[in-house]
Amino acid sequence: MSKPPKQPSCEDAPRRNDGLLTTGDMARLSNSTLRTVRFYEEARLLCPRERSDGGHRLFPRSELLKLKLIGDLREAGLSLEEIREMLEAKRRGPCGRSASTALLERIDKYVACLHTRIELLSRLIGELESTRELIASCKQCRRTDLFPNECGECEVMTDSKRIPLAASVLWSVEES
Amino acid sequence: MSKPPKQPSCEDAPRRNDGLLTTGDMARLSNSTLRTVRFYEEARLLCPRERSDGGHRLFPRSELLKLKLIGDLREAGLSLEEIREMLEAKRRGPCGRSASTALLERIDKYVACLHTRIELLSRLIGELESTRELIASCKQCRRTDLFPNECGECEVMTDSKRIPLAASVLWSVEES
DNA sequence: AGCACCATCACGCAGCGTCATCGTAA
DNA sequence: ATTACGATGACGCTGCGTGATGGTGC
Repeated sequence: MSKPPKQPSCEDAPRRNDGLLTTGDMARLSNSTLRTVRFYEEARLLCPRERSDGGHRLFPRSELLKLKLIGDLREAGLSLEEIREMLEAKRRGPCGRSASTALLERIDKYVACLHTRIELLSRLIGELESTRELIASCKQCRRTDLFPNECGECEVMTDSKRIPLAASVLWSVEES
Repeated sequence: MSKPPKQPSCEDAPRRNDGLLTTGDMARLSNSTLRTVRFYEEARLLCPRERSDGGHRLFPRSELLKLKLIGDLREAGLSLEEIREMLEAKRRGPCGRSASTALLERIDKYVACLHTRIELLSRLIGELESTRELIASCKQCRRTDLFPNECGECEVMTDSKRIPLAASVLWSVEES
């Protein structure tokens, strides 16, 4: 949550002459960090094609795509374990048919989860917006007698048919 | 992600005769855990109205509502710190007007974040579903010559105009 | 007196952030 | 030789899960 607008990573490729990507390239082009790239390697999610003579990691292009996908899936709420299972689904199948079936099952499962999450987020947005509407009228509050603790008894609240959860928690403040 | 369908928590209130709720009541009625309730208290998000003679926490009803809201906001991706700020927004305002304004600002901010998240999730769903479509045809795969590593050269992939990121990472597997 | 419930440590885990120190790349 | 960049620890943080051990409620 609350991501500052970073956009220093342009889509083009600051690549070396051999076309391989350094850890820093991976981080910048995927909008992640050095630490994350190394952590994912340790977790066996990424794998550098080779190391330079000095020990620097060198990744092929395909690993950058993988890293981007991992980022998206993480933002969507999948754990690294769940992501790993998707990534490994193909090679665990003995043939195209079974591998495809296995992968499709996982995809379907997570698509369903994502839909559920969207529903939850939508509900929450609704809650917050109706709370917003209610409390907006308090910008002109004149009931200095009620303000901090008895707002629940103000007409603003009592006149409302349905008080959203967020409003009663964030504003009403009736301790009992 | 991947939540098993728990539904042992009925909406009614297994309440004591004094109407206060134990830690266990809080956990069950909010679909969380004892540990979480205690953790939130330690983090100054929840506060038991009192303790029994034996040291058991006793919460008022309002704390249960708060706990439920916290749960929703957590599932939506807010950090406890961000949640705390919302919860404290009201009492930090000297009067109704300023408190209202401050809270509305935060609400607007998070509503915007939630919209962003929904867009990301929607995009991902689109990616996964078009990947699904592509790979579905591999259920009848006969190219045993290509299968594990050269799927990228199969007609299934080469005939497709646009290959989604997820498909190229999860299926094509071209290492270079 | 019995049994479910609760409290208090204490350790563990995921998923990184953040130094500090030192070697590499061009 | 300079300057930016990368490698390798190691410790820290959030948000809890998971016991272990012992007291409480009824």
